[in-house]
Amino acid sequence: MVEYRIDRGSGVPAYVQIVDQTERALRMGTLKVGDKLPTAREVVAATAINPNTVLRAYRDMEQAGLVELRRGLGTFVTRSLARPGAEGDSPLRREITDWTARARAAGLERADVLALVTAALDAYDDERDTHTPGDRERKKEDA
Amino acid sequence: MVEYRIDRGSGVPAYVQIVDQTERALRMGTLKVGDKLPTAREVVAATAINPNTVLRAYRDMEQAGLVELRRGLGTFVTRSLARPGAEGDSPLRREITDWTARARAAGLERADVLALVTAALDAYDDERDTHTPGDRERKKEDA
Amino acid sequence: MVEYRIDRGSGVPAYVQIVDQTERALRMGTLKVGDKLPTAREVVAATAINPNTVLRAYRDMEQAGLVELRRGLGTFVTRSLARPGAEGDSPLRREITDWTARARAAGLERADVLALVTAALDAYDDERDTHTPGDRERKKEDA
Amino acid sequence: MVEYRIDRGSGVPAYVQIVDQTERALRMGTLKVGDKLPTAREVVAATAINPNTVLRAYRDMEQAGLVELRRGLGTFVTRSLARPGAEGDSPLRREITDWTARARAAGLERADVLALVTAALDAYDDERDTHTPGDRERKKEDA
DNA sequence: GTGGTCTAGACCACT
DNA sequence: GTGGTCTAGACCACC
Repeated sequence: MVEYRIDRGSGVPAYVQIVDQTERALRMGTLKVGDKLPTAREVVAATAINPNTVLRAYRDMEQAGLVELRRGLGTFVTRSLARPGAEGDSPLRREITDWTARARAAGLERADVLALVTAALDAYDDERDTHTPGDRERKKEDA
Repeated sequence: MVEYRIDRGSGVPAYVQIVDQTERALRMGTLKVGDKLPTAREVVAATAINPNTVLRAYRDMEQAGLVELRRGLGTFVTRSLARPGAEGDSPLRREITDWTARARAAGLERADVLALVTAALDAYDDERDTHTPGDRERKKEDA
Repeated sequence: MVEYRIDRGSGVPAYVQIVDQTERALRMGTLKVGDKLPTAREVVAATAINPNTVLRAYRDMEQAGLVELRRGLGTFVTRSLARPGAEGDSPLRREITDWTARARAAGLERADVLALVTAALDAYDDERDTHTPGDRERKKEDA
Repeated sequence: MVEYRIDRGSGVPAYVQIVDQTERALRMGTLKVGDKLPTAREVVAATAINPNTVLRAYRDMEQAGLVELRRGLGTFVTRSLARPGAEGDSPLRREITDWTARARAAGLERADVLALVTAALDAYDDERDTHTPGDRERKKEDA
């Protein structure tokens, strides 16, 4: 079962945080097709945000084709975002888990780690853009 | 010079994106004390957002003690967030750059990479929480 | 400018009525790409429904790719649903206008007219289904 | 025998769709006084909605005086909504059947056809409103 | 002054 | 007891 953690005061709307965290769980395979999301009530109990806000997030994901809201039953995953290469026992995953642990142990904060990865992603994209001419764009997921 | 990229439609307020990206540059050392941020005019030209929105972000960072607005001159960095271990030639940085490139080359999207790192960070924190009792909290930067 | 008419008590959610009426205007060419929808405030003034309900409808249409909400500016049509054959001076349109007038003059109510057309649509679909075997389905727009 | 088709996802409550479709059949004469509606069980089998929802619709129609629920026997039509002019062999009906077929053959979708008719109805009402002063109102059946 | 988020709470639809 | 609509009103982001 997913557990949402809402950071009030991050400036990021609560419903966006729910959507992002759900998508992340889908990408990681933590959430699979058919799985049930926590009910709005459960999320409310766990996070102290308003039921309407939770439903807003669920509705958005429904329109995005990720989940299905069934009245009287709950909300269920209808599409997977899982990627080969991101499984729990993949080499890439073992490596990043190890690297992250070392980075944290070296005194880097969560934000530092994410900044490093973002910089690495940007570097990779810029590298590719340079070699393959075309319109240079970085895809969302930035903020 | 930092280059802001605003993702309209990410749901994240534009001024938050500016602050986040600036902080990231500070953590990475891309931006150092004394450096000048782009003028509102320049940001507007590059991103098509309203000057007031840029100024709002700069004012927020001034209040956070990160930058100083000198009227007629520009906005200047007053504090560093750089971390030892995150320098451009540090081993951690070389490793993550390499790993990211391999992950992307393996077909993972930007979002997948960030999801993997976030999961690794969560795993690390949970691990520590288990061994060292205390209030279990994950700090912002999550959404 | 579109003018929404909300039938409270029809059982159909107000935001659905707004979406339906907007789509209808798009199909008829009454609303064209670039046109501005009435502001939420204007709709509120004209229909006595809550601003949030209007915004809910506009947001839904934005996600459907029909309109774009620009903060501080308004809501604008981004996609046309106009169909060749449905223009104001097309033969089909002249014919239906004439037929409808005669039906109404003959004492049929609005609901009768719509029932007749729906029956005719059903008959047409059933006819086709009979001749071309396959899964028999009637598309939405039914309720 | 009527055959209900429920469009989940149209936003219109299922029980409203049942009532609407029944009324339409009454107006068209497809359903006559004394006719038996399908049992809740049959509707459930055909539409995969909950029996309670069907009963809710039947009860609403009973209160509206359209049908009578006889326990153990079924639900029966008690009132006609048929209109002279809408019979199966009336000229108006032949004309609209023909027109609809041509409209569909010309590439118009079901929704386009309904939009055209609605526009024609609106035009007719507006015309009359202009010539005969009074409160200008469009009756339900709109959404 | 535009759209946008969130809250609170009432009532409804559906299983 | 699930999700769903709507209202009212406060406050925010953006132009």
